[in-house]
Amino acid sequence: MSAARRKRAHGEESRQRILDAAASIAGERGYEGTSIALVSERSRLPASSIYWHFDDKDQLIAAVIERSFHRWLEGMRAWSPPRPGATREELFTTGVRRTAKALTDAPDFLRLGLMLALERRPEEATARTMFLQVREQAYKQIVASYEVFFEGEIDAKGVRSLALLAMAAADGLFIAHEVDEDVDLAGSFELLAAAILGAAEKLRSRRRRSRKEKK
Amino acid sequence: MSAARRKRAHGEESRQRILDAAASIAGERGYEGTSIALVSERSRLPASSIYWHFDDKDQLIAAVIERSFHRWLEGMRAWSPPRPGATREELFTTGVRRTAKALTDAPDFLRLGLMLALERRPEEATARTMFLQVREQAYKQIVASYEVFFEGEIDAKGVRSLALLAMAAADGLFIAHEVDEDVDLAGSFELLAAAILGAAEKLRSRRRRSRKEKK
DNA sequence: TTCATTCTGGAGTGATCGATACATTCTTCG
DNA sequence: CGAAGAATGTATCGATCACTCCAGAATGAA
Repeated sequence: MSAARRKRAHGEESRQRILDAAASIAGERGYEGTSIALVSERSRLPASSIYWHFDDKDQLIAAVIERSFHRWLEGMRAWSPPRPGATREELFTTGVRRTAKALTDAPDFLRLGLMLALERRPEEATARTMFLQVREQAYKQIVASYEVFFEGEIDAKGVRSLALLAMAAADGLFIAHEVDEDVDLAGSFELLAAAILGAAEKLRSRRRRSRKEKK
Repeated sequence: MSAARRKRAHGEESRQRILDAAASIAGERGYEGTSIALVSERSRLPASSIYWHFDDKDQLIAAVIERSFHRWLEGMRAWSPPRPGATREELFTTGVRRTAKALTDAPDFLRLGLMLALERRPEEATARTMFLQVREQAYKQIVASYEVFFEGEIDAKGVRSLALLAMAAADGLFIAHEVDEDVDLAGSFELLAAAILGAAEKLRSRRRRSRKEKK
């Protein structure tokens, strides 16, 4: 009874159809612009089906965010192992490049998420909170990889600053690409890698200085 | 008749009240979330007055963007002259710092603008177009100042890449600050300045290399 | 077949949306 | 004053909003 409960009717398929429709519409028009009538039309399912699968509009959008993020994470994890003879800089650049690809492969996720993040409606939407949590996870992941990469050279606070700057720049480059498709995203991320390493160099030298002063 | 046409009734004052209300609401809730009824309530003017001053909702938001941008530009132009003994890096950092201040002084402008920029509704809203034009202006201004700063060291294409990266990173840091007020915006922009200079260094060395190759 | 459960179809709720019509008040100028 | 235009107040339009009700089709278990 519970084991064979999987493929009952069109349940799961319909749910996905609704999420697909909601994701594409929300990516185009934002939270308020995503009307149930539109989602119903594009998914070719009546409004009652939408409300059978989801409690309300808020939770529908939250579900969209959650699914998009998991897909994005999968894309991130499917990374090729680093080349054996790679230099430090190449290793770093590869990481940045992977992030760039993951972003462009799932643009709806970040586009909708950033739109939600920028909104400041009094009644904090669940969808927004969901995105912020998910974003926090991504941030921690960057911090963790930076901690390994700059181990013993930059302190924890500096690493967090670098990670924040990297994530912010990635967001901004993504937006620039969304606004103008002619923007060379790959090249920009390449330059971003150099920029981050440049900032890291400054943090390194600052640390060296402060150590000398301690002596 | 035309000279004394200034303070006719409450005309101009009402127009500004409407723009104030629309700006704050649109900054909170985005384009679709900005309802005439809300603007009417917060400006304490009836809907008919709003439609007397503006053709429709689209043009109202466009007017909000335009006014915000002009205020932002004023804040940017009011810069103190550079210190006499400033080094190259200090000069550059001062410029970046000024940009940061201008952003935090007029947050509604960029917040609403980025929300509009991320939207992709089929019927391209006038307000969005207005922001993109205004943003193009800002971009050209950055390019112009970078051209002076990196004169003879980095070619035109490299300068444009740098400017794009700088603007994108500024957008991203702004968003990070909007999402989490604890983010140290000033410090982040300081680090951004170092990052940009680091990226510039890479572009410089690349140019040197290609020049050698030409020989 | 019978029964329970899952899911859909379609009509319909009151509230709110952007926008308008039009009378009325306010301000300035002759 | 009185005419003309600027601006507001009231009241309302049809469309669309998020959401609900409920009958019944589809499906799996017994």
